[in-house]
Amino acid sequence: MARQEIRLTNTLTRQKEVLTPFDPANVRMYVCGPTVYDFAHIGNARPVIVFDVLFRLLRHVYGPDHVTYVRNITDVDDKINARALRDFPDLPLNEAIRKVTEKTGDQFHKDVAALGCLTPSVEPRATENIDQMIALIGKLIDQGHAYVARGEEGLEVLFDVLSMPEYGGLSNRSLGEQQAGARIAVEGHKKSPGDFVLWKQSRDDQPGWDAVFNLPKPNRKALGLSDETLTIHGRPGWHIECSAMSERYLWTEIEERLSDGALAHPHQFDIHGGGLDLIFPHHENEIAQSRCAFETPRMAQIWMHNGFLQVEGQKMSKSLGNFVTIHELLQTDKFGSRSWPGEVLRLAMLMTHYREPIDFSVKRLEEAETKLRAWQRAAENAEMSDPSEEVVGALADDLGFQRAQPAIDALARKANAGDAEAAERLAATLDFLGFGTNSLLVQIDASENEAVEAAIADRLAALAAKDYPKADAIRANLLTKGIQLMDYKDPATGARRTKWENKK
RNA sequence: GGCCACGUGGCGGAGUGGUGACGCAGCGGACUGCAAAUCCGUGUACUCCGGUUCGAUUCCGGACGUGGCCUCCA
Repeated sequence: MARQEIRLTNTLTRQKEVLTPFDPANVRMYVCGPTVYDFAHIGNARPVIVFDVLFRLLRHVYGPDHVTYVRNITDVDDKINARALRDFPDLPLNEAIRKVTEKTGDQFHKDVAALGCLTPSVEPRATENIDQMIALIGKLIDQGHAYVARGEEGLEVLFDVLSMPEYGGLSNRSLGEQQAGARIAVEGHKKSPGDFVLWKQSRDDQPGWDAVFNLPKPNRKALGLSDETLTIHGRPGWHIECSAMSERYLWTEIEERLSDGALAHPHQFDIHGGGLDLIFPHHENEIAQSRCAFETPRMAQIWMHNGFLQVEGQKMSKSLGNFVTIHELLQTDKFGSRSWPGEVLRLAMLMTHYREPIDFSVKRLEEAETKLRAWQRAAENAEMSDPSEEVVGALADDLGFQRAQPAIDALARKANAGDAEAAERLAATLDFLGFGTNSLLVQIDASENEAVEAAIADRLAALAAKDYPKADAIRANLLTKGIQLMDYKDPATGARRTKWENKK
């Protein structure tokens, strides 16, 4: 059987392209993950969900063991330092930082698991890859793509954007344009205004690692130093971590397993993703670092970017009071006066194509819940066969989930009409998409379950005695606990039966 | 100012050079003792202005509007 062709919009070319992995036995994807300094908000959830869908699609098409998905955790950042000093002023800095990043990281993992997202193949932490970053920076200095300068807060290693003529290719800005735009403050120590930090010296109250760099002669002269090497106790700039970690986990560590097709394109991988805002400068800079360090014509084949979301028609911001975290949606009644199941948040996110803006609203969540509930009802108790090919096909066309909805609705309709095969396909499809097959319907523990069944039996007895007031009272009472009863006829005997679902 | 997206009915969202998908909500009906679920039926739209065309929501141009980036912000 021919493999499903996957087409994705590539920001590099602004076109939909057929995905042609260097090595179909090792499809490799890197997505920029969270900086762990605070609860993730609902905007942060979008790339996580979008690229989880892509991960699932890739696993489906290429096989679960043939996809490597790397999503980093940024655990060194000045925002983290600030948070550590604020929240744990009495602890030693490193300990305080560790507390912040562990706590926030754990919360992030709980949040995205509730959103139905699979764990990536590797989730490297920046702090576990400092050596790799230092090596990469050293390489860039040695090759003449980076230099050491004295900035306002100490020594800095800067990337020299003029050393890369193709800089700006992803975001479609030429260096000339950027220099013409007067918005970039010209910092005197930079050779060129667009130069960005690779490594910066740390004070005692900032996290730091000792890095030894060679100092080329001209650079020595500029700094007024005589040693051939320079040790800078410092910390990495933001961009370098992704270059270092993608190289390590998508190339170095798996190189021996890669096929000739991949080996013919060393240091390159298939897909790199993230939010729209990362195109410039973050991804542009990653490309500059990786391509220059490894002397490659590209870093990744396909660059994908998800759109932003607004909340109830407005930009989400703390000052507007519409800032909402994943945690709050899942666990509190802050948004729409109730909490929301993770699967509902997931569907609400996927209803709109990943590149389009989303207006995240209560109305949207309500619609998503109605939809998902109906799908799960139709799939309930069915075995799983294979996911719908129409749905897979819609996803394969640039993750067009919204085009798959009619196909899912059709399966649900057939399942409701008694088509067991459709029900099995629907169950498999919902599972494939990460929605679960009955998570919205039953969410109570066993002891409670017994009480519900007993109440149902009482009600059926009351009904048999035509005691409708009593039967209705039982039903109403259960409803206050979130248990919705639904009567139906036994298809064989015609007798009245009752099932229920949880509406909480 | 530069670059990049996007504007379809109350909402979500397909799609097409010519008989207005689909879904949610609403309304009507069937079923039910009544509900719930399910099923059937049903109305309203292509931001504006030009142009091309026998004919444009669809192609071209312009305007307006919304959002993103241009100082490490998803």
